[in-house]
Amino acid sequence: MNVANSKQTAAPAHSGLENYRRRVSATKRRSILDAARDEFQHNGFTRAAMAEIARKADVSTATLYKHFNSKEELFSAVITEAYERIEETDANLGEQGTVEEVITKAANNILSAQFDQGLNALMRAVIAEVSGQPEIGREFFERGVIQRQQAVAKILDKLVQRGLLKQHDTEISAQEVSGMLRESLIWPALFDPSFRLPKDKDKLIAEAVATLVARYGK
Amino acid sequence: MNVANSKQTAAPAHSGLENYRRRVSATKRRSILDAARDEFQHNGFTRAAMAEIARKADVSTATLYKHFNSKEELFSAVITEAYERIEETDANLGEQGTVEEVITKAANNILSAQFDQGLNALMRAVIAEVSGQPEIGREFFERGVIQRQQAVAKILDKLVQRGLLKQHDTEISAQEVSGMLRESLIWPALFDPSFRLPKDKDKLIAEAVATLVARYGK
Amino acid sequence: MNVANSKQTAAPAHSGLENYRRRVSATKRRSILDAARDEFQHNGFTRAAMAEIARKADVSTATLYKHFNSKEELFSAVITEAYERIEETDANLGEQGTVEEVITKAANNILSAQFDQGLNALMRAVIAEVSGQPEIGREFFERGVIQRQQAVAKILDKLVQRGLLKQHDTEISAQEVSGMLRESLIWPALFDPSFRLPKDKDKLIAEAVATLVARYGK
Amino acid sequence: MNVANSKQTAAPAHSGLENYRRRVSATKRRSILDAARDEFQHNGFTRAAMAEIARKADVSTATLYKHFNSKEELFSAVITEAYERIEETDANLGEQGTVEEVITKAANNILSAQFDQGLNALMRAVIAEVSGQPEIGREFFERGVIQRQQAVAKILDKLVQRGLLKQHDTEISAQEVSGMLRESLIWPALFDPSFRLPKDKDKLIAEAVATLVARYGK
DNA sequence: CATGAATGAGTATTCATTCAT
DNA sequence: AATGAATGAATACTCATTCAT
Repeated sequence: MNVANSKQTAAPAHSGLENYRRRVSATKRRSILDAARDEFQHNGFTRAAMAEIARKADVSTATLYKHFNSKEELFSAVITEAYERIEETDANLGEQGTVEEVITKAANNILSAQFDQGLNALMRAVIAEVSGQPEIGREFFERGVIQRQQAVAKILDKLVQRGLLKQHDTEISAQEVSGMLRESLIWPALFDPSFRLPKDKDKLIAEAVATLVARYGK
Repeated sequence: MNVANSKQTAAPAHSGLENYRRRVSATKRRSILDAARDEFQHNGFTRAAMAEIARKADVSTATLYKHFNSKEELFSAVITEAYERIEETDANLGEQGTVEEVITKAANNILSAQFDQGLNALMRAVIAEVSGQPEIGREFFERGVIQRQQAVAKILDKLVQRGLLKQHDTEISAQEVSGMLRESLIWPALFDPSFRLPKDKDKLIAEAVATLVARYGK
Repeated sequence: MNVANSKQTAAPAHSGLENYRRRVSATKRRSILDAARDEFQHNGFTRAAMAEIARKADVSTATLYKHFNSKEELFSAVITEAYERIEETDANLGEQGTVEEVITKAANNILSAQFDQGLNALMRAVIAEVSGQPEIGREFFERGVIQRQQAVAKILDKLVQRGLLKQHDTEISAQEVSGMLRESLIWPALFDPSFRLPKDKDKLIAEAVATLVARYGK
Repeated sequence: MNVANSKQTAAPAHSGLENYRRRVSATKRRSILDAARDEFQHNGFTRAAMAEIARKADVSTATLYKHFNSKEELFSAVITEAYERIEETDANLGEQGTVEEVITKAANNILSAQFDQGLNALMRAVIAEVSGQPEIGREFFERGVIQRQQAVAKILDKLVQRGLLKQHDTEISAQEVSGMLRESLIWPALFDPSFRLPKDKDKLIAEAVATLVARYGK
């Protein structure tokens, strides 16, 4: 089920005019999504106002509703786009470097996406909407959380292959290391919008790696 | 003057009238808190309606406001109460039993509060309000997260004292074990209201303990 | 409680007890009226709150309603009492002194009542209630304004008798001199609660007297 | 709609659509102001209800708030408009006619505004709000009282210039004549909503003029 | 296709008055 | 007689969504 299934633009006929229109439409859609993301990040779902999103996107509310049938749908589209961005990371991590180097790199990749791109704020917005739109929450979890853990598991697999860690269930170890880091570096951000990454974050990462290695190292 | 006097001298500390009123008042307060918890759990803070809470509690809105000056105050009272219930539990944990027994017990205490008493839903409600009212989030974090970790650290301290774990910074290990468990057992509940504790939760706890012991065991 | 109370006051026959009760009741009525006047002066009729009046008077709201059936009735009582105070002034003014001396004295009497006893604020409250309770407005005008003009007319009559002014319709001249003074000294207070009597008020009075004398002097 | 048309309608400053909207908007604003004036005159500021004003104006409350950001702003607009209507009247008064003719004319201008256009009721509404919102009172006083007196002073200046009155401080004489007339013709209306201009009002005006002339005439 | 004015249902909070003890 | 908790009706203001042009 794709909850982000918003209105599709009309079937393509290739006149110059229609191309122009499609271009204009795409531009507006783009600016609406940007404005919406901004609003949702700053105000959460409920307090974000459609009128304000329209204003920021420089379109009328009616145009906004031409592109997205409802506030929920718009939110869903913003979220979908957000985890599309997430999925682009850590392609071939783990193939070289020590365990600590690899995991530190992976952790920093995730953390920078989380903090610099405003994912924390979006995550709060999603959680806020869980009771109203459970599918969004589940989909976000599936794509934004599980997939990421699987990516971490893959990295750990590579470390196992390279003989740096012993054979074990990397799904569990991935959860464990993710959890240890999330606890101190992401969890606080859920409750405090002004929370920033602490200066000693690399030390915290090193500690988690040490614990991981104590259990799974060779 | 005379009247005030008679009130002080003649009236016993707890007249029948005052007792009656106190009783009624306490009853109403109780039903308001129950109704409010229910509403906040189901609808979050913003969408919960004071009128509906009053209806569920079978009082007028004005009575509701006699007991709690604002929606925020009511919400805060609900949260506070939820935590008071927990804090009574793991009082003298850690003084006997193996590491695994102790931590399994502590974990189950926390988990039952989260799931059986609806704390997950309240947590979502709090997170939903963070962008609009940051104080609520910070207060909850202080009480619900930090204090909890300190409780875990104290338990670990006892295990160290008993010689079951080696000397180490228990603040960090408390974070680590909390994080490992939260990752698989609480984090999903944030995004999926129908998430229930998995059947193999004790195995997950055991894994986390094993990792902890690998690093900090003697 | 009530029993202990009556034992203390030792009421053998009903006369003593009733006296006591009447005294208490009168005291309460007095403090209610004082509190109400204060509230109405500061907040006007609509914004004045019965609960606050009760609090200031140190009685319960129920007691308050035992004495006055409604907010309107209480207001009416406050106003009635206010112009009873007004009517007590300028008994035998005009029998000696120059025209200017006499009128300056009379004017200052009125002005001090108006400003020092908070009549301006009560006047605003009355005017505010005119659309809701026209009788109060009319009665206040009758007793507070007309009677005062008649008092002024009497004073002018005495001046005529003493040969300081020529024969004329003193009802009209009383209106004229009242109006001239009210214009600059009372009218502004209707619109500005912080308005205070100007330092040159005696000059303004002198001007009005000069105009009066120009027309009606001998 | 054809291609050329749609391109054109995107750009022009005053399309038919905009004209239409301007027209509709102006109409609604007009009916809102009328409804609001009516409500404020009958119920005063506090008791007037925005919902009722909207109903009378045949618009939704939201539309009402599109035009005026708050109840205060709407009230202020009503007051301002009431005064704009008056200020257009006595433009070049005083350039011809006798003293009595000129002042009678000016007085009648003011009186018709007060009585026929319901300014008395608005004035009561303003006074009612003075204790709660002093700015409203001061603004009204500035516009409604001070400006009016200055207008009268200007008229008197012209009479001085024409040699009908002797040189004097017309600010004071303006206050005097205003006060004399207000006393008998406007002051009663503050306290009695059913007060109507008396039949002998022209005689009262004549008396005031006579007094004025006695002091300041040549 | 784009507009933005208009909608109406919804919300937190207040207050004069009553009622059970 | 006195209390003060409880009431319920009332109010200003907001916002997602629609509609006439």
